[in-house]
Amino acid sequence: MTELSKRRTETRRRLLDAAAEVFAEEGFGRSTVEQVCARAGFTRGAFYSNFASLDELFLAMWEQRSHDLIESMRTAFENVGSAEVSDVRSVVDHLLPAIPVDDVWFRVSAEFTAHALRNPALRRVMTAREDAIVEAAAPFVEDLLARVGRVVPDRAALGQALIAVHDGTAVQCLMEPDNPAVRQRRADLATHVLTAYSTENKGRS
Amino acid sequence: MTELSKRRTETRRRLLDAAAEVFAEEGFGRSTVEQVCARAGFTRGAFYSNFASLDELFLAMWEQRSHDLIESMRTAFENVGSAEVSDVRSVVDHLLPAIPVDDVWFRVSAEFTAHALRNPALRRVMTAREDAIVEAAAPFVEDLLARVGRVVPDRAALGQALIAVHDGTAVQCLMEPDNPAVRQRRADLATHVLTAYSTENKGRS
DNA sequence: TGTACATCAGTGAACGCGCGTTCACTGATGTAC
DNA sequence: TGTACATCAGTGAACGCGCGTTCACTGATGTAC
Repeated sequence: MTELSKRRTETRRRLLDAAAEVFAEEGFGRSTVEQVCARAGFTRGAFYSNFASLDELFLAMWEQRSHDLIESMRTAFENVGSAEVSDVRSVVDHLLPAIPVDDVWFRVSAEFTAHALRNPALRRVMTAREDAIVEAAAPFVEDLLARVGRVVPDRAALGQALIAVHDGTAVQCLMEPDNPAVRQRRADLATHVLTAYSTENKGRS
Repeated sequence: MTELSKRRTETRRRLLDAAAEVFAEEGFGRSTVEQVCARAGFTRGAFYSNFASLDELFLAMWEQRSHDLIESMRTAFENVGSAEVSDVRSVVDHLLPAIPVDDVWFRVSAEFTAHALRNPALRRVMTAREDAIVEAAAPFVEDLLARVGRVVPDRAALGQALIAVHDGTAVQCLMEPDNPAVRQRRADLATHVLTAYSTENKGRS
């Protein structure tokens, strides 16, 4: 990993940001090098001086956003760490708002998912990120559950279940943004899952 | 809805089938009219004689496949209707195999989802289809649950939860097709959700 | 600090390809008697 | 059933645009003394 100059780093950042916007608006497949460069305020030459292809830019952008998202989630979780919780439902009510359901990001990641399903190397990148999310979130989830007297016997199983529930319900929320029942059911489902994947700790009520 | 000639219907069908293949391989955005026509064995003129744009073809193809999928699911459910079930777990074991987790279709629908998130009209099409799936599947699910002495108090809530779980876990299964634990956890989660969204019917054990 | 030079990073013009879109055409299908 | 004509459905050539990709260039940044 060679050191990049400040100028170059900044150029890459602007291209990555422009890519996220353009991909969200047009879709990755319909986006062109020209559009991304125009949005970032560069000529096409700048792009080829920094990336070999749109595919490479897409991956770099996705990895950076994923990383940022995990970090912002972690700090949001740290902030609810001291909250008072009385039952599993209140645990969910504290955790859920820390997980952003973002329209732009969701479009980008839905397409990245489809893209990854066509590319084994990207599949590994995606599953690795899923593991990273579980590792980052698990301590907070388990801590809050412990404070309502529950323990998680199988972290991996709960992690996979929560990610599935998040992914599945996030689409629903974005498809019907004005339907409060959909959001409500998202929280209900999360509560049921947290309950089902933890057991009462008889030792310390 | 004007009557189409046999020849025309057949041409449309071949174009729709070719589109599904090409979109799955290349991604919708990177697919061209030329590729779809070549795959179907037509010249580009044939395409414009049948569709106004790739977008229109995408929607037509998605609707046809969705419809076929719901029908095949319905008949698969009818075939398990007479099966013996002892508990919720066995209900899941009978129902899950009737729901195909298909690589090609999933790529297409992931992209359609991303596409729909950019287009309000398509969002309505997607939610309508979700409702149709719930309406088609609910009677079978509720019947099987009834036979293990359980009733579903809120059909809509269970439907939304099951679809979220299906969508969320299907990606996971396709991302790691060789990991049996992932498939196993999909069934576990479905079992937990069916249990949580139904209650014991004390009247008839 | 200032100057001279080297390297780096992005510019913008140029080239060519692939594709979208149109349309006059021809062969296939349908209809009337 | 056969013939003559009308309509339909797909062909394939043509046009032009937009974009990917390259590359000689210039202005910006870094370095040595």
